[in-house]
Amino acid sequence: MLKKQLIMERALELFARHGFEATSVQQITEHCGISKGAFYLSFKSKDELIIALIDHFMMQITSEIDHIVRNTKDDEQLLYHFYYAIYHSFHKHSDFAKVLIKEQSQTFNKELILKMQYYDKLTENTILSMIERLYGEEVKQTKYDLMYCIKGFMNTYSQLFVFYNVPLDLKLLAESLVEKTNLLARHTTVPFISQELIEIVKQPMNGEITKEQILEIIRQRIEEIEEPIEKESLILLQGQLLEPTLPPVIVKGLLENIRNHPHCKWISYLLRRYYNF
Amino acid sequence: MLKKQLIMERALELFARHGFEATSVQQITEHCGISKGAFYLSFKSKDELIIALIDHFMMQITSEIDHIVRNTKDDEQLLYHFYYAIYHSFHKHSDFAKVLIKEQSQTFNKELILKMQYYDKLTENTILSMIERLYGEEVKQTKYDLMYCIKGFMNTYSQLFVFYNVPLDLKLLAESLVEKTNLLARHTTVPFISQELIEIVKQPMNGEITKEQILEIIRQRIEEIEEPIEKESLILLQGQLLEPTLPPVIVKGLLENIRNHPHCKWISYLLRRYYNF
DNA sequence: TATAATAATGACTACTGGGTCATTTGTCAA
DNA sequence: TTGACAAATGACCCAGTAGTCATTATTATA
Repeated sequence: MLKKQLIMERALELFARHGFEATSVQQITEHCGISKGAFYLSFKSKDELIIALIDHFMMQITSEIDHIVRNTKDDEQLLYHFYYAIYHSFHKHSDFAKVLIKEQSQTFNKELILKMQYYDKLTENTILSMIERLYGEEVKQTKYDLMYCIKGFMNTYSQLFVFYNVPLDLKLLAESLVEKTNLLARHTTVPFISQELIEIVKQPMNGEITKEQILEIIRQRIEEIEEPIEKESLILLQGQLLEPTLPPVIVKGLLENIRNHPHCKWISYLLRRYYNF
Repeated sequence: MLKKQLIMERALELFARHGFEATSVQQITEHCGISKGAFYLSFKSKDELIIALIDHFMMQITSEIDHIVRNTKDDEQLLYHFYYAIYHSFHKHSDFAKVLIKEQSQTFNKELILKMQYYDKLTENTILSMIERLYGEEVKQTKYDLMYCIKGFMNTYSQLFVFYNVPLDLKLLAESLVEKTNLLARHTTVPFISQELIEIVKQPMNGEITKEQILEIIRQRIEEIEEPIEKESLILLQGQLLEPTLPPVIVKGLLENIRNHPHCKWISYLLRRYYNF
């Protein structure tokens, strides 16, 4: 399990620098100081590696953002926290962001494209729920358009730190985008992206995650996590999924226990959705 | 010369579908119905092909946009024409747009990256001049930020037709973005992209195009163009560059002569800049 | 210590892709 | 018809790739 992490870390560095296709397994193993065979003990293929990377980071980032949006009580602060969290994530995982932008919907395999669409959809939902909460009826006609603009701001401005190593003032950036978003939300009268267009565009979202899939992920995490509180909480949550006995408030508490562990954020996000918290 | 065009057209189709790296020279030649050797008679390498493609289309698009901005007299209409022209271009050359978005700053060679930065810079200049003309002093503090937003709108919304074959209402799209741009221009008070940041970010713009380079391009065009008016105009302009004898007004007329020929737009753009028209 | 089980190695295979070049085909003036 | 030149071909070369597997090293167990 440690070997797997080493490979992921070192490979990400190379992918960020040279791109996925242009990095050979040979180079990765050299960069890790292991043999080629050892690589294939951890990953069935090079593709499995990139999928693992994307899952790893997208889970973290997506659930992080969603958590911020759900837990910021002060509407006045919500947008600010949202933008700040996003750029903070991108900054923290700038190598990953580089890969993501470089490889953007690249040719690579079908599974990955679906995966990216899936995460994209999740982000869209989070943004939409934020918009509805902040502006309500006011943006009924323009909310999809607004969501698109917000995604646009995210992409456009993130290129700045991805490609130039300039120290950026994230607070100012967030503040600036809050103002822009508010302007667009309050005064836009000619939306381009309509509900209808969204319907046409969106692929049949490849199914919600099932209980079985959640259980599978929990099982994996239980094995790799050592911290006793998180581990025990996971075991209880596992039991709860198999046979519900605990009251919601306790489940919520258990989720709170694991929320901050870097390897549990995704599980906690999935369970929050599952239980509709 | 015809063979070259055939290859470019057919290759673009494949690149748009599968991406540049994933398309082999073999596949290209099969798709063209020619031999592998024949390919290398037209292009020294696969890289030379993609460079030719990018040059071909970026020249057209860049100069088209610049021309629109320079020649729309009615300020009220300027932004609309600008957005419309852009999306019209993207729509017309949607295969190229696909390649561009897919391959976005991809790993491929240094030369290409510089090339893209160059075209990007040109577009930025066009946008800036438009902003200054429309809003003047009003946006002194926010113009770079605004320029960045406009570029963001261009990118974000263009993904729509690139990835989904939905028939889009370009007029509505342009109208919608005009409103957004005006909103941001008139009410933004917290810019993020400052003059200073731009200075830091921009690489030393790899030199203006020299007179010799312009002459070289003219020479090429003279050979491949058959239409008498355009051809003769080019020859006169060539002479003028070597030894200036004609008054500006005539030069301007000659530029007008070639402006609409698809293979002359770039030349006309370069000369307009050269003579500061 | 001896034995079983597991982890790690790197030479090897099978294959692909960019690019070359001796050879063939086509063209046209003498 | 001939010979000279250009255009076009595709078998071939070679570098580099993902992935395999017999062998060796390491660790855990009895």
